Amino acid sequence: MNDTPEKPSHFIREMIAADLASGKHDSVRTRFPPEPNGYLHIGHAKSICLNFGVAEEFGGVCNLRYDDTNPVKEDQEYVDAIARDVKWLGFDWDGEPKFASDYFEQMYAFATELIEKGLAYVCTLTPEEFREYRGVPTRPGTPSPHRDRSVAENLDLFRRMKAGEFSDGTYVLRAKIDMDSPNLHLRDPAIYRIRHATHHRTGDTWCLYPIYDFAHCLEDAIERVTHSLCTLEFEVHRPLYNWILENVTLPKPLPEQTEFARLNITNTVMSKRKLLELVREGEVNGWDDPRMPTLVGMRRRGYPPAAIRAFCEKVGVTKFNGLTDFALLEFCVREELNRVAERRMAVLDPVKVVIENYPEDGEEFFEAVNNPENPEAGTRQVPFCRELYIDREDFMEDPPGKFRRLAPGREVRLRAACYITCQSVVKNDQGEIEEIRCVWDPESRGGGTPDGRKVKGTIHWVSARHALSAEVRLYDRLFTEAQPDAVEDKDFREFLNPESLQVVQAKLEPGLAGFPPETPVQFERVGYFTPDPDSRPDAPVWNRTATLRDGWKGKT
RNA sequence: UGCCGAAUGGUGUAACGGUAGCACAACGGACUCUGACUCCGUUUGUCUAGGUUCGAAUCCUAGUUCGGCAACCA
Repeated sequence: MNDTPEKPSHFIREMIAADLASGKHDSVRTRFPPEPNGYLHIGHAKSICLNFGVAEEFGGVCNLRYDDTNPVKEDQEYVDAIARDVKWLGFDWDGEPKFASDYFEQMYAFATELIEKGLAYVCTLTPEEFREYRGVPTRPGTPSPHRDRSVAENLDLFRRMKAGEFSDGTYVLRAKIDMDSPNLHLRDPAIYRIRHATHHRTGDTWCLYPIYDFAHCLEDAIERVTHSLCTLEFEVHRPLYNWILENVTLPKPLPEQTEFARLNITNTVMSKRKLLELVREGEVNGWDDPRMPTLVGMRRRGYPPAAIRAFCEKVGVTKFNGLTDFALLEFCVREELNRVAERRMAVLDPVKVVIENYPEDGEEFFEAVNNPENPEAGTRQVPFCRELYIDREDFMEDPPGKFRRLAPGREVRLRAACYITCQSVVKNDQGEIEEIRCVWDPESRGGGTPDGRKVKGTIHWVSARHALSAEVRLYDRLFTEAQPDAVEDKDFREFLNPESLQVVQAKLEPGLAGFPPETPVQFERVGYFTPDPDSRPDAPVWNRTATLRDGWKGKT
């Protein structure tokens, strides 16, 4: 995926380069390890781009590995969706997708090894007692009364845990490390717990499941991962990651964990839990709602994967937990779309224009360029007749000085067509403009005149007789607050933007019929749009991906 | 209050003891058959205080602020 020419370095690239140069590793293997308990979002995209990206850059590979160690939260639906999203983003994993559950047998053996070495024990403290004994950061913990059980007894108990003799929450296996450690994660952490639950892959084979800290490092080691990249909140887990690996029998070199800052973007939320709430409570129309920061949402909205990759590259990789402006994402989206999207014309807020000196039943076609950024995209024929639609905001009865569009007595160019001059307006009883009466200059066919006179503005239009009607969904940021989940004493839902979705009935040029979803199109002078899967042949629906930058914004 | 980590313009980043640069945003201008794109320009920054050094964003000391950690979640 080398679509960004300049790749600024960052500490992870430098670390890998150094590890290769020093001979610490002779190849690179990373992994992207999602838990299949929700849909992937733009934050995951950063991790995907990093893990797959650096592996590729250094001639290595990246595994897709599902961290499915908690059957009560995970589901096959998510497994499938995650694989689709990773591929859509443009990456491919090494071999088959991997699953933590593939290693349950090996992990059980490693746990047994720990017990045999006197480094793990079965504890029957209740969860409440467990917490009490652990203590708090400022006070050391108290050893569990079961800490010194014999190896034989631990082995027997652990076997019986696996055999299903005990109920959930009664017994756990704990690593025997240091109850006085200032790092809570080292105070004899639980590594196995009992869960009589059906796992989406192993079914009812197990009633005993490993906990993240025990499982994750072993998954990495089993797969011979060299660089295990994760987010900052796992920094304090690193000593435990290393302790486990150093205390069981494993081939060298061992994987090493390195942490980087997760991605935050303004005016959205990134936690899977909160996104799930929005879905469940009907605040959005599913995980793939185009307002969601999920990959499926962005895809439906029309964000090209290349734009998301470029964004992740621009955001960089550091240990600083920042907040990236949504405008940067939009910039990347526009930059890509400007290159690839074909141009068409569409009128979102139609008002009728009548060309008085054009024959009632006449019609003709004008040739329009499909993409000025890409001559190979060719041209198309756009029909023209006596009655047209233009956007209401392209006309003003009493325009301010810098207004360059249509107004009484003013001449403008119709994009790719001809010049028209406004003669008068027709209003209804409420004083609203119903019709704009114009005359055209037949000499201006093609967009210029023999006398070479200039017009101030060019506006887009659609032939009324030939126009397609369509529903167009206009999206805006989901939240009105930059950090909706970081405002004290406020629930993030209070900042939902009531105007995040507006639906309008638009008029489209006929050439816009039949595009499949995810086709990027620029409605000239308006924005980038893409067909929604809700479209039916007789009722097209378009999503606004992004507006065009507006250098005017109603200036006077 | 314990441990871990991080602080560079409005935002995100670069610098690896030697001219604080890039991108986004904002603002001005040029160009334009898209008020888009493109081009040019402007504004704004090294958390604080000491120290080392000819020279510090960078090294040292102390402080400040922010983030993370006390699920049998990941």
